[in-house]
Amino acid sequence: MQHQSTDGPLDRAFAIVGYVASQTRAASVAEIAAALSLPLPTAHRLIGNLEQRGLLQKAVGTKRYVVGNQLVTLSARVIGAAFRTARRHAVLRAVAAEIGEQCEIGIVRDNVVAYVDSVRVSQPQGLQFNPGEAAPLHCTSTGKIYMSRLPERAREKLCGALALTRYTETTIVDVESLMKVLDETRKRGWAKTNEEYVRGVVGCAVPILSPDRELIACLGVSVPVARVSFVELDRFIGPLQKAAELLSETILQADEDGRSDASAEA
Amino acid sequence: MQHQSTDGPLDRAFAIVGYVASQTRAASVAEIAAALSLPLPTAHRLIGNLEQRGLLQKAVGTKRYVVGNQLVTLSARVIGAAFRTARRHAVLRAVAAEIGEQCEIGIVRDNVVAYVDSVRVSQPQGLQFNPGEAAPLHCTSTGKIYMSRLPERAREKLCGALALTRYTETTIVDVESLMKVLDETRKRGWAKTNEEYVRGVVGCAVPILSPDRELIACLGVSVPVARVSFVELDRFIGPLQKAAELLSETILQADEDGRSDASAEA
DNA sequence: TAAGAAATTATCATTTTCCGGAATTAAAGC
DNA sequence: GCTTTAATTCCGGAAAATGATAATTTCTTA
Repeated sequence: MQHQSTDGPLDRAFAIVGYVASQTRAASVAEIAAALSLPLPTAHRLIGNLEQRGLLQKAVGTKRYVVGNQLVTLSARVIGAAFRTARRHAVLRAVAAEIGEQCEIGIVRDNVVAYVDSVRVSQPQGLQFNPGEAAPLHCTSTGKIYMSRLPERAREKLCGALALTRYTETTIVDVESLMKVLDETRKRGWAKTNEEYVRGVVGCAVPILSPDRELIACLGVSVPVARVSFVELDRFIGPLQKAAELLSETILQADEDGRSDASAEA
Repeated sequence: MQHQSTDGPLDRAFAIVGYVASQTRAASVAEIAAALSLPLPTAHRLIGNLEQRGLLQKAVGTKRYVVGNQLVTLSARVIGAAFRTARRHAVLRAVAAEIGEQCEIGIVRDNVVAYVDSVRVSQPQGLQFNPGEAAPLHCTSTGKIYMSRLPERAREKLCGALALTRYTETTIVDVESLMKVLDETRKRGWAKTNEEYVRGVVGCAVPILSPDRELIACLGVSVPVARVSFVELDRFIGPLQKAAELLSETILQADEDGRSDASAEA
């Protein structure tokens, strides 16, 4: 059953990590202990273990905990691996074929967009985001979606902190314009990019959401403006959204993927 | 990926998960066991545990393993939660870009310098302080700053207690010299290191202070002496101090970030 | 500044889990 | 169909995690 009161140490470790990851602010040991009904000394010991391994770390200057670097690195890999599985890759390939352009899945990590999977269709034109490559936030559709979904204050602060490097004439380099674009993006639910990173290449992206509406990754298209104009990009949004929904479903109930082994959630 | 086979069960669990996540294709038990040098029966048991918890699962119709749903869910949360450190990282990235060299944020814990975040610019030259690594106090700029700000008696005692290991010809290994350097450091407000830990690498650091002038962490640069000489380091101090001030603001307001609810459902 | 409250660390007998060689079973090769 | 090899399960000794209690430190508050 659901009570993890006396499960193994491993369950507790993951429960703690999960709790910290699900909080919007850094969590104190006491909070964690209370939330998971752990004895205080035990909580200290367990959290200490996790801290030593870099899975949790103290928020700088405080005693509260946030997710650690090791954990973030691992998580990025996991997300990448998850999207590379056959079924999900097939979805990606299908939408790429339907659209007829290069599609890619990207996540945000360390304030850059990292591409975890991509499918290119025949012509090696346009922008090739190969898995593992990274691009800045302010001039990619995925980056815009990510930023647009942050709480307002965090968004403002982040925009101020980012180095808004100019790559082309249309790169957005001032905070005000960027904030405005992000506002639109949030309302609209998807993002476009108009030759802001590479001249001659436009693109758009839609979010891939978890069951509880958290942003997991983005699904996007990059295409030479010679082939598809900035305004014409809109016609890709529909298919992309459909595919994104499919992808989030496979993330949700991949039970069909694996086998349905009784222990699933009973 | 290092695999210390005789660490705790938790390390093994994470090593396995990490291995699976880093593979392009589903991994068999034997592969995993071989890669992490685990006894075969042990690998089976551990992987079985992970499978029960939904952290790993068998790829459709095979006995090979891929990342499980629980793990993907957790990872998505972790990536989302990482925005808490996003601003800090963005500031760090910006100063690294300005300076053009590897920058890192370090704190002192248990009498060693632990690096909590770092940004490297392009070439993997110079010294890589990867988050999670630790270095001695007496031969790092961050360590010097920390010691220099201790009350005099505590400082003396600590210097006496430290094992002043010699790493290079210029490592400071006698207490008297060290005390003198610390004195200078305190007056000056920042620290330099002249190939004292790793030959061919020099560096400098400035303190990140709380509003009440308490030391929270240090912001530093590491650079190959071939590129920047020991004396030339001084030109980094200005930009570093500016960034440190920004960081101390950023870090302090960390709590308010998460304030606006996570479930912002638009 | 001092008294009090809360948080953190230390100790330790008990319980639980882990470990991996040996044995068993399934799969592959001939 | 039989042999060889790989995958899987068993199980008792070894190692650890556990959490009550208590001591210590740190933070609040008067």
